[in-house]
Amino acid sequence: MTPAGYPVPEMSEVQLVDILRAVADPIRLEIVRVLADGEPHSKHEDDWGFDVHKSTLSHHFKALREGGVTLTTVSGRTHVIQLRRRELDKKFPGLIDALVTEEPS
Amino acid sequence: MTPAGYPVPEMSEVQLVDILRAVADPIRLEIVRVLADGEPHSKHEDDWGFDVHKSTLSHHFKALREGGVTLTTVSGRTHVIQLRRRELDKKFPGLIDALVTEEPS
DNA sequence: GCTATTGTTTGACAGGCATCAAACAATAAA
DNA sequence: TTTATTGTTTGATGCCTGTCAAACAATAGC
Repeated sequence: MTPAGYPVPEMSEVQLVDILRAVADPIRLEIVRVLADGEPHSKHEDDWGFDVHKSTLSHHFKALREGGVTLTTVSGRTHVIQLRRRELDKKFPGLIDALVTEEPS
Repeated sequence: MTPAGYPVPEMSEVQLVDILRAVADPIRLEIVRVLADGEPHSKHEDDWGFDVHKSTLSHHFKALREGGVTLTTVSGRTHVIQLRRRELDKKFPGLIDALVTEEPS
């Protein structure tokens, strides 16, 4: 049994501009930076500390997933989100690195 | 005398998310990819071949400039646009490369 | 001085998007 | 079987954005 989740686009269908649109938002960019530690993260509001309503956060998670950036695994009540790092690095070499790299002053 | 141009934001004020918003559009991404040859390019409609009105193209050029991506030099009637490549590479290492790199199938 | 060229600007319009609030859904715990 | 937890979904709202068309602006050439 594969773990339950939400549908994601196949990486072969994902265009660079889709990724860029998904990531061109302060909150979603920050989410990606956190996910870049390689670990799965809960979607739970308190784990993120953004000053937005939980439905807004859910909307951002959906945008990332549908944009091809993330993958959601559901187990019980908790939803766990991860970066599709290996696939992204293969299809868009250096992109995630560039998004995560701390900018020089 | 420095060549006439349009105001651009200082790179120190430019945030990554500004660049991403500027580039998260099919036409503007394609413009950046063309400019990545390092050469200055005319803004003239026919040099680009996009199927949009010239005022729309002008709007995209403005978005790129205000987003910190490009630099415009005016000489006579012709406007010349270039990528702020050195500054961008310094502040956002690897980003432009990732945007320009041809995606594997 | 006219006229053509090369763009920008402004207005209008439709669609998309970030946000909140409220309702809903599914699971876990009591 | 209630109740609490962890989210999603569905309106509603206001703002932003991509587009075209038309008017404007500046320069070059006749």
